Amino acid sequence: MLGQLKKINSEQFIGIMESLSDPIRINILELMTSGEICVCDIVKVTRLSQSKISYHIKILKDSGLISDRQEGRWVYYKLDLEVLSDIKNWMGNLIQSSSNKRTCI
Amino acid sequence: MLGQLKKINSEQFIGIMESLSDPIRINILELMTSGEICVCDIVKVTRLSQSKISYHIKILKDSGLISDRQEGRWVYYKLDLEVLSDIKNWMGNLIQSSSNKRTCI
DNA sequence: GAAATACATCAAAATATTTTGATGTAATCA
DNA sequence: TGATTACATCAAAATATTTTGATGTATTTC
Repeated sequence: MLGQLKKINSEQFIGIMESLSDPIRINILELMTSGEICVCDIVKVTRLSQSKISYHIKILKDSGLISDRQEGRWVYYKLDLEVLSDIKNWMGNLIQSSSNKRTCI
Repeated sequence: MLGQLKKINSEQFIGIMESLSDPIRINILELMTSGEICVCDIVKVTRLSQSKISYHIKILKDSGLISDRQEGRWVYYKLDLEVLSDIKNWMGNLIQSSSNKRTCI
């Protein structure tokens, strides 16, 4: 099941699931669908403290869901679409293998 | 983003993500891809304590990811494929809206 | 080079989750 | 009816996560 993932292994998978288990982090991810975003902009939009945002960003980055790029004083973060795709596929596999074996009522 | 889900709302979405954030619970879900399974069989396969399994099952059930059915002394649990599908679609939407707005390097 | 900005990190406190072992409940079996 | 089985629930302890405010490190600007 987890073995079918291309970019991540099962240990990383759990880490990613953990990183998705917080509303603040989901919120940050959704902000990143608009493209790259720097920490200070996330702070402005969410109105949360900078250290809190940095803490959550670190969890997202450590899980592999986002990547960073420094430009001068700013650090821009963006979603890793391949990793996200792996997670989506895992859901798909779970659904598929489950559908196959489901007996009729 | 979360508004595009059919069966669950954004609050439930967070609950589901939280319910996925534990290796034991991922393990239980994977066991359920083989179809319905009762608590005692999960206990046998995982070799974890019954109260521990019940605890994790409750979290999965409260999130809406699994449903139950009693038959005599046994309670059988199974995946809710519609809910899983919603989660998968959310991933898909995150990827899509992100791809659209991504500027070329 | 001093001040300002963007961000990371740290340690302590606050809070939340998980584990454990015991007990409770309901169904079945002898 | 009494014993057994399957499962849920509980309270306390153990453990993990999150928040907070302070401090540290680059980078830029003046």
